Amino acid sequence: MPELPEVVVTLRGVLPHIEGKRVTDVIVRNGKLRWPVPEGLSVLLKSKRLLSGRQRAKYMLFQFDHGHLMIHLGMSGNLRIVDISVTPEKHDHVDVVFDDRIALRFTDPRRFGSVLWVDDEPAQHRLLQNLGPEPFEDYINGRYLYDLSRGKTTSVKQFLMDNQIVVGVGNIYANESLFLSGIRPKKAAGRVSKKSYDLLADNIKTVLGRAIEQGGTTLKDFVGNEGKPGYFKQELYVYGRGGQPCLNCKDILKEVRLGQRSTVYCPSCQK
DNA sequence: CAGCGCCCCTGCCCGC
DNA sequence: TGCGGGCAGGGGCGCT
Repeated sequence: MPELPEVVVTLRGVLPHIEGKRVTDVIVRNGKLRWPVPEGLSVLLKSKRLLSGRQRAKYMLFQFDHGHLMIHLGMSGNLRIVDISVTPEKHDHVDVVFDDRIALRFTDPRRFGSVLWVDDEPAQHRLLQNLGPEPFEDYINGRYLYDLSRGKTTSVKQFLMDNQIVVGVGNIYANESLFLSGIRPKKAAGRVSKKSYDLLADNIKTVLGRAIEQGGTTLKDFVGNEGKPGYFKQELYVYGRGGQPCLNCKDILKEVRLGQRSTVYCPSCQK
């Protein structure tokens, strides 16, 4: 479900309901996530006030005066606000309960997501310290991508999805930005021209920005703000469209695997 | 060190 | 209808 737009949409949807409120309890029904949910999270958070929330890469950081609750949605994770009277279902693993009887409910069938506690500066955390910049930073441009890619033999798609280069670009948006930029996904990153990277940098921002505006991309069951699905699916050119005609030139879109991920491109439009 | 596969896990869809 | 195989929006880690 979540690439950066879905994380942003989720955070925006959830935050107004809980910001400034006190935690009364944390209920962990299944703590076996990507990383174990820390023991004693409830003791740690009880009666503490949630000060603010922000996003870093695909992580959500909920700030308290003594640290941050750090949540990652993995592949199938979802975070929403529920009234505590709503009976938890099979994959509702964690509830952070607030003083007005609402809960921040973490659901994740595949359990690739994580719910962690960070004592000190989040940027120093081992899972965050090696992350590259956010895609909307001004200095993420063609020059930046071009310079970092020199000499790299890995595909431009995998380069783009490398969190040390730029964060937040997952499989959907990598496919889409490469299509819009006319770049073939399997082309070696080090052999892509400066002009192409100029286009690519712009298109990454355009695609991610537009996806956020549209409330994310709902493939299966993602719901963001106010329970609404994401409408960006309607604007996908290639992702999930292998074998179908290119919306630009009608040629049949090809689907290949790159780094174990499905990769779709137009053999005519992408060189 | 860069690059590549594996793996964590459940659900769903497809073909036999 | 049942079952096996493959695939799914991520990413850390170990190996070459």
